[in-house]
Order: sequence, then structure tokens, then C-alpha cells
Amino acid sequence: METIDTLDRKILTVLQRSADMPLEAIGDQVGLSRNAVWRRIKALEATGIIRARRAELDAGKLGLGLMVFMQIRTHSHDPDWQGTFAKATQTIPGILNVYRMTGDLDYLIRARVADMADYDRLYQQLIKRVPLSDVAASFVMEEIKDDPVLPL
Amino acid sequence: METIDTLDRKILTVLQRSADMPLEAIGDQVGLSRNAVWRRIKALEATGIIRARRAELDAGKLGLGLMVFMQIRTHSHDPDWQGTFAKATQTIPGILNVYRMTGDLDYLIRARVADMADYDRLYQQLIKRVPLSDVAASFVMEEIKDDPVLPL
DNA sequence: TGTGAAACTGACATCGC
DNA sequence: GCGATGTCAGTTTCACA
Repeated sequence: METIDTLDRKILTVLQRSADMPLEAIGDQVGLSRNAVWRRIKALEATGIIRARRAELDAGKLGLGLMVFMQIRTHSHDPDWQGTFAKATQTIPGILNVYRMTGDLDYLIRARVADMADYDRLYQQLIKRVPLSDVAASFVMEEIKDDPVLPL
Repeated sequence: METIDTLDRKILTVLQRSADMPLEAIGDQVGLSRNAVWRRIKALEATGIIRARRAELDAGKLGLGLMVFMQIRTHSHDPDWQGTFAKATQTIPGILNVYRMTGDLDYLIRARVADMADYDRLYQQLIKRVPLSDVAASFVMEEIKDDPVLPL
């Protein structure tokens, strides 16, 4: 973690919300010239603080209206179980995040699917590739907040 | 949900990964002229399938290395409890997502914080504004997969 | 850091396919 | 629909003061 000054913070806050803003507009918001902004952004990209610029899509309009969390418990202490699990989840489309959580062996998967049938397809795909003893799925009924902006 | 053809899917797949690519480079990847790509992107923005372009930041390098899931159960059937809850979570920085889940009244919060002390600050902020009977927190030890790209 | 000028890219319009 | 071409404004990029 590097040190970031106030102006960089301001720039990052803007870029998190909309990365398609002209340098001059950003400069106006943070009180810097277009060029100063450009240099700072370049530096932030070089240090890896800015990872990428991505288009955020509407999952619902693309037919992926169902979000599901899968909570996985395993009693396997097999050293390469996690490797298999990681590789499987990495390659299955629709799986967005996989986390190893606190509490011994406990994994959380966040995935987007079209519907229940699609979820079952994903589930079958997963258990075909990894031995899973305990899987519980919870479905998202409503997204009350969805704001990827980190507080700076 | 509108119908999307194969070329639009290809364009969206590219844009999900990197939205800072010149139109010509995208055209090369999908087999279209810069102009055709431009027309399609405009249409995808107009229909709202492309929501925004955002810079993705490295949370760890910004001192927000701890991700936490808070699972909330409430027995309150108060009609405006959810309103209070929604408003509170909406305004507390660090809270990225709030979901209402299947299973009667069950909410899931995903948040990024600096450390345990910071989590406690967020927790205190939340319970000060909303009556919560049951809150369980799970912390992310390892991000095994983090890929926001939707399968198209 | 700011300024300026060059190079590039985006944002269209037009035409023919 | 698409591609090719052209034009123009806006933007990025990089010299240098």
C-alpha cells in the first residue's frame, strides 16, 4: 500500500464512477490542469492502483437476472483439493467471485445465472469437477445497494 | 432483456475486460470496421446494456484490504424498517452491496474495510441507525477468483 | 506544473454495397 | 444491416519552458 495524496484520491473517486470523462473535466473537479491529471493517472496506472477500465453491463438485460451465493463447507484436508476447487471455479462461466472465508474450511461463491435451471447447470458442473460435501445456495431477491466505489 | 447478436456479445466481452481500447482494436478482435463497432456501442449504451465505464482500483493498495460479509436476520415486520435499513446502508461508505436474500427476512452486506477496527466502526455506525437483532460477520481470507466478466 | 503543438481518436455524415 | 471514406471537433500525448 503506497501513500496517496488528496488530489490522487479525488481523481480516483471520479474515475471509479465514470472513467469516460475527459481529462479537462476531471481537472475542473479536482482543481488541476488537464496535464497534471494525465500525469497522475499514468502514475496510478503504473503503480497498479488503477487496475483496469471496464464497461459495467446490465446483467438483467443480458438475461443473467439471478444472483446466487453458494456457501461451501468441506471436510477435505486433501492438500490439492483447494487447487482443484480453484481451477474448477476459475473456468466455470458465471462464477464471479470465490472467497475463502474465516472459519476453517468455508468457501463463498458469488455467481450470476439466468434462472434456477441455469443455476442447476452451474451446480452440476461444479460438483462434477470437485467433491463437495455441503453446499447451501441463497438467492438474491433484491439488490438494495450496488455501488462499487471504494471510499477514499 | 433485449436480443443481442453474436457480434454485440463479442464487443461486450472485450469491453468488460478493457474499456480503454481504441475502436479499431476492438474491430480487429470482433471482425468489424471501426465504424460498425462505434454504431453498435452507441446502440448498446442507448439501450442501457452498457451502464458505465469505471476504473477498477486495487483495494489492497488503497488500504482497504479486508472484505467482510455481514449476514443480517431481523424479526421486524415494521413496514418502514427496510426503508431505514436501505437508507442507512446506502450512505455508509465501505458498504458495496446490500442484498435481500431468499428465506423470509435475510439480508447480506458486502463491505470493504481497512482492518478489524475499521469493521467495528462500520458495524457501530450501522447498528446506531438501524435496529438489528442478529448480525453475523464473515471475513474473506483469500480471494480465489475475482472476475466481473459476465458470460456472453 | 502549466503551455502549446502534434498526433490520434471519437463522432458523426454520406455513399455504395 | 455493413464497409469505406472524409471531415471536424475533441482529446490524448509529449515536447519544452
